[in-house]
Amino acid sequence: MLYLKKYFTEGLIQFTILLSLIGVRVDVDSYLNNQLPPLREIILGPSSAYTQTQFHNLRNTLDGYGIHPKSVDLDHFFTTRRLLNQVRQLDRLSVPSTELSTWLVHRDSETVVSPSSQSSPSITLDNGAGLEDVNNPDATPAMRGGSGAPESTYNLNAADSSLGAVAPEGNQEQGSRDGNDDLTKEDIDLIDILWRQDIDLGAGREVFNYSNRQKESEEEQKPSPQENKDGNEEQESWRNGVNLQGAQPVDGETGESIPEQLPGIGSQTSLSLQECLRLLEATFPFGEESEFPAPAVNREIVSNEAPSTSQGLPLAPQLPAAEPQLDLEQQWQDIMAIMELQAMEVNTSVHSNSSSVGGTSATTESNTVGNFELSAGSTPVNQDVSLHQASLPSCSQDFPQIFNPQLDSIAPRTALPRLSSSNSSNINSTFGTTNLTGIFLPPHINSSSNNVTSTPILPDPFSTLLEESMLDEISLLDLAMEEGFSQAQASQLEDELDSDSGLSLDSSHSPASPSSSETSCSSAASSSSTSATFSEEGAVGYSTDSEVATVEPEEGAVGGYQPGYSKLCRMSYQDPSQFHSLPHLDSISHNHTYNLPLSSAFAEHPELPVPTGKKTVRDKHNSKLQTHQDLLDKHSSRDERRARAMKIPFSNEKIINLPVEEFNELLAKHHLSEAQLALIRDIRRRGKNKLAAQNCRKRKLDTIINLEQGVQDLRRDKARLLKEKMEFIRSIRQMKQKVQSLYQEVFSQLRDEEGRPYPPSEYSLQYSADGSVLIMPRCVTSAEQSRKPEKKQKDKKK
DNA sequence: ACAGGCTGTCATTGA
DNA sequence: CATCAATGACAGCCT
Repeated sequence: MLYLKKYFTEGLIQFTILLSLIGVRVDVDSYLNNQLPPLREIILGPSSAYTQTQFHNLRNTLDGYGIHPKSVDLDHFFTTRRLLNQVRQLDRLSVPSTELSTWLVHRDSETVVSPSSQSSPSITLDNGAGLEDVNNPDATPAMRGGSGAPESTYNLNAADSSLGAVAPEGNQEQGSRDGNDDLTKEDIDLIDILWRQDIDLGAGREVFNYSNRQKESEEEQKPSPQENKDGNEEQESWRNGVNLQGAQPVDGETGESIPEQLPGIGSQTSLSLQECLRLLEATFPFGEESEFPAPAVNREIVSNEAPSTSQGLPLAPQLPAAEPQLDLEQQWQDIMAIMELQAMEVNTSVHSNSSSVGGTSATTESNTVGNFELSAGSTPVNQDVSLHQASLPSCSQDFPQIFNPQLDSIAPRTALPRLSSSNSSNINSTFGTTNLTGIFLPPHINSSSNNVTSTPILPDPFSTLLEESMLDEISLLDLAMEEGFSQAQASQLEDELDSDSGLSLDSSHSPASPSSSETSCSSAASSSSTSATFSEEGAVGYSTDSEVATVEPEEGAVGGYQPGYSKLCRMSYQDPSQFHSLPHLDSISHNHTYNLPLSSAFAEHPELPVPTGKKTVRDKHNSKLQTHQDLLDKHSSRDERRARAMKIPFSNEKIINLPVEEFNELLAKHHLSEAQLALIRDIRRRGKNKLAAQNCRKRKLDTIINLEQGVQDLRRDKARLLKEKMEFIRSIRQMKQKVQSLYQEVFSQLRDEEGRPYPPSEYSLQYSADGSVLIMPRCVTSAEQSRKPEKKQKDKKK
């Protein structure tokens, strides 16, 4: 249950974030404040640098056990732990749109408002402010706080100043940028190359310096704006990262003139951490929480609030902000490498991003996105979609097939509205207007309702796809949760399954086998071995009787059903509670004269202590025999006690597990009273029924487990099929584009009798059943389509 | 105090 | 008919 709860909680958080991304407003903070540590804790995780180390918790965990708080290895431990968590998170499904939106912010702010704010992750926090500062110079932190999350608490003078520093250049560069919306692929490539050369030559420091940039934006609007346009985010990111990794007064490196802008070293460092956090967050999916907490983290760091200790939340995204600078540098290099690749990818694959998307729908999309972001997270600035290319690699780890195709296919068109759309209807609306039909047919043609070839092909594939993918995302999330659970319990489940295979329902063949785990767990029985004569057919290993626990382990190889996961251990360990739970022991006359083999050891030691039932703490210095006698008495089942009371001359195990013939012989051998016989038969019946019940429950559990496995398999199949579907749809879309281009080519070459081209608004090409292509007037009715054009235009077949 | 899970037991059924 | 496994239902106990 603990595992379940843990993973369920984790899953809840994921699901909540997912919901918020979809558009459902979820007040995560208020929720988490009650049960979970603050979001900043989720983001930061326990870090030695910025949070109060929870040594007690660490020691309680397996990872941190044994590390002294003052140990020199503590940082190493944290680093190791963080890396380990990251590795563990690799197999956990993360919500890719999380870092998407964060990253998008910068991009769109670039396109819409200011390239600088977009570009620098360090200012993304501010960039919310930066945007507003640009658009609304009167914007104050309070206003910013009103815009979204708890930003009212965000009192970052440094960030504000840096913001202010950035915002103007954002204006300037925006102006320069507006004229360059139409970037060709070559331009972007050139920009990228130049940008990387700048970085390699170290020229970025001067180039990106505020004054220089100002001049640059003013003077040379040709190459540098372009450069800034596409590579600006990377540049700024890079600069911030450099600043970050160093956390030194390398303002020239950052180009943001931080020393003047930032009032204090502490703030500078914190800002660097902000930048790093944001960048890493945007690039790597540190768990699903990354979107919300980022501002909170930054705020927390900057405001120098004493970091509250996390309250036991298992989520430990382990943001790299607090890690050693070497790690930061390393990670930053990784980030830059990834971003370069992404930039290349943007330049090559998504050739229409910077031009069409950025230019066409900047304002409206930003509005939509802004609304969405308000609901989704605290950062009020999320915008461009082209950026999510940048985060694809990280996403691809988890959703390689499902999301990439979709995003790729969506991005060039109306990606942003879709991503930011908060409900399915919105999705439908966006897709309905721009779906494959729109791709396939030019707008004027598409407007015609009686076009046979265009509309009916794929009614609304993207909407359904998106919805399905959403659902699938949820299901995958669920699957991830389940997988996480199964991971945590894998060994136990395996053990259980093994025990299942090893479980022999034939009592005569599966002797008494306490499972080895039970035996190992049993701390009570150590020396006094029960009668070896009955061990081979001894009681069910599952029995709580202490004598069972003392059976030789080698016989327990074929362990019986293990109830629960740690039930046996519990039952073995919690002797005192067992004592309490058996108050009726007092009434049992402990006559050890009977020949019960299991109690033969006691018969030799008549000095039996009267069971008090109050013994909560067993004195380990007492004689083992006495202890075991107590245990045997107190762990005996009712039937065993009854048997002892009735002086049954053989063990209950024998009674229960002997075959019928031997059992009858055994009864015949002894002269037993009717009461004794009745008791023996009851014992046998109950014992067998007990085994049967255990087996029955075991089967039930196995059935459930198998069903769960089947569900998981089906989900995987579904994910695979969805991936294939995406690929098919993508190929279909490409084919349709080809067809459309051919259509237009053919149509443009058509001439009427007088050599004039057919106006596309009045004519359209139709495919006849025999493969011929007809040109038909659009206004004709369908009936006319069938006759008139055929006669008239059949010669136009080409 | 309450809920939920686990376990043992009984009754029943079908082989 | 006796035996036994399987299973639903219930109660008691524990966490």
